[in-house]
Amino acid sequence: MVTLAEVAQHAGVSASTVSYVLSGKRSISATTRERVEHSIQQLGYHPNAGARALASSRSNIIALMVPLRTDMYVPVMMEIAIAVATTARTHGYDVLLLTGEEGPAAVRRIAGSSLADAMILMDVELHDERLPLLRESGHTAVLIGLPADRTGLTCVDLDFEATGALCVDHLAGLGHRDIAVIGEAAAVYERHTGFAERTVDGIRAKAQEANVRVLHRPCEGGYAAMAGTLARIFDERPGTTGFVVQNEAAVEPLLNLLQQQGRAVPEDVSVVAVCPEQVATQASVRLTSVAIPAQEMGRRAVEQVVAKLAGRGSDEVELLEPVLTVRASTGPAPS
Amino acid sequence: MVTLAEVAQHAGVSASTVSYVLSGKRSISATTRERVEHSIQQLGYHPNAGARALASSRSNIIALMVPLRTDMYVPVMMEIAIAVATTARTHGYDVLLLTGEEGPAAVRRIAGSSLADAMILMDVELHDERLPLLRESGHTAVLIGLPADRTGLTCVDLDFEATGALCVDHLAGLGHRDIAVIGEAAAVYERHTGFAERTVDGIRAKAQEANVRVLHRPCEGGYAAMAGTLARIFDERPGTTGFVVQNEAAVEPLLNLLQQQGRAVPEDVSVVAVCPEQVATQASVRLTSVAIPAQEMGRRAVEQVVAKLAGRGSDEVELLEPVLTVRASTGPAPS
DNA sequence: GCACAGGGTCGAAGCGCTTCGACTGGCGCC
DNA sequence: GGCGCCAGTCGAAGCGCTTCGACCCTGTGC
Repeated sequence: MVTLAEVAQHAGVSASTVSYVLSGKRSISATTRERVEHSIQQLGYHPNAGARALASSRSNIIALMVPLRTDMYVPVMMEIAIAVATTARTHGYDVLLLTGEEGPAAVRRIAGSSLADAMILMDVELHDERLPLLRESGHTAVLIGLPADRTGLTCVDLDFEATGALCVDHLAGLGHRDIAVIGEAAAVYERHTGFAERTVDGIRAKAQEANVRVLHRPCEGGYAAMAGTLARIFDERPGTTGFVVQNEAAVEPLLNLLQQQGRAVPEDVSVVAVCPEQVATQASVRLTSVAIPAQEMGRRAVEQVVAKLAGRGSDEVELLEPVLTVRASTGPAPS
Repeated sequence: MVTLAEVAQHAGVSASTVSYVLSGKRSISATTRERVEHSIQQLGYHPNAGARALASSRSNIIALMVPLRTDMYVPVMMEIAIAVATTARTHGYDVLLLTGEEGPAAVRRIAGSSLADAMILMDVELHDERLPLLRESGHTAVLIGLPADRTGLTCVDLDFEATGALCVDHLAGLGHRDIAVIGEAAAVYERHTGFAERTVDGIRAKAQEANVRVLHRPCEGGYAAMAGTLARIFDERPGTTGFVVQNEAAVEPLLNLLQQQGRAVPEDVSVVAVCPEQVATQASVRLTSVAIPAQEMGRRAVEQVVAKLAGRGSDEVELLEPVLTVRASTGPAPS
């Protein structure tokens, strides 16, 4: 491995000069800079990450804690993770992948070892165990999601309340009076994942305002579960004409079952989904949907982290505005 | 931050003794060990990762290069990544997430900076650009996938040839004589991704042996693409009674379209998929399938890496045996 | 009773980098 | 013409850890 000292020697300057060429923290004459850069090229020099981290107490690494839940919709997680990784690179950071497995202890480990300069937490619960540790450690962090108590925390998330409201608004505007919400798996509510509850809150509030009846039913992914849920919904509320689907894994089963039952979409029933654009456009019926801006969330989270590390931080909650796109799955309520 | 020296002072021993307690590289008396461990607890000491990396030239980090292709089936990638991360932790390693974005340069950067002790490459192409750099750098690495030239490389992958053969074997055994293969998106073949071609090779070889006709058609995910592909297949080979589906995103559209066309599964046509178990069991028809052992692949890759780092390495290709599970989507060919 | 082995501990020398203070020479300014 | 100033460079002191050789002490074998 080539070292800084070797580069310095090769260029006929001192080690510190090379370091300053690299960091730009002091002015260097053009000729010296060129000589040094030439030597770096020629020797194929790469700074040693460990040494750099030790001397500067900056690792240029951002830790990303992703849940390893199987009941979460994986593509969204992945999309966020990828967006985080690529955005981080454009700011000179690498990303360390931590799974939920290790639990809150991971926060302590990362903070304690200075392995990462900052952390991004995904799948934040309303009363997340990691948060006390995070506050206590004083490590800079950004959450993707919204906990109950966000004092001293920076959060990025889709405005799920507005999302729920938007869906109901759209259906109500089309004349639907009985709406069913196909929710996330029961386990998601049980551990009080913020986004699931907030969506339902938004739906409920808007429904009351618009004088619409709402039936909310958690639902696992897959056909069997969906079939049961659907049967019970129509049993309880035969007049249901509008569906809001929150669980992407339920979208296709729902459409399929409706079709089998002879209920046409959107003539007999309308369906609005909260899902990534790709799911909406590739479904068997092109879905009217509110997009989950996974990439945007990942990007913003990193940008917040970078800002905080640069001292330009803001302890703010950044809620992304939901956008509803009308496609082929919603229409006027049947009279 | 608490340092080694402070722990040493608190415990009344020298710094090196604390280090040896931590690493276990020299014998330490029970009483000393206890005193030191007690001090560590009490002070809340965590070794500094940078310093450790510098002094030991070991970062305890494994870099994972994941593709950021949108045409790959994401859940499998994610599952592998998660398995890699959790398995790595059990061996004391963390995982650095690198996206394909940076390209081959990432290999050079990681190898040069000693940021990671080893690398795991996913989505390896037949003639992957990263491989020459990898060989040249001498960095320890494991591939998930099989390149054309694997001299000096350790690879882990599902035996996709056997997988293809297994599918054909199953269908042929049920009396099917005309089989259609719903392949990956065309782009996947264009960049010569090993697994896609190997599956088809396996299918072709077995088909010839079993005297079965095969029609292979690449196919994007989604309904529109699938509808076109399906129409062309039945146009060309009206007698097709067996399907092998390689692209998970095509599974549900295929089942749905077959149903719409009045072709019953498995009475009229049989479908075998190559996909994760979850997809197979949650589909509208429980699918006979060969599982993609994503977790197992991630785990084995890490274990190979760990073995190599410990000097117990083997430059071997480890092919995982495919397993076909019969479910409800295949039956005897109609006479 | 002595030599020797070996378990247990310590001191010191780095690992490769950043960064601070200090030094030098040339420039503009009064 | 002397002063201060600043751009440009250097030397040295760490950052917190690992590891090697050296040392001491106790126990063992003859």
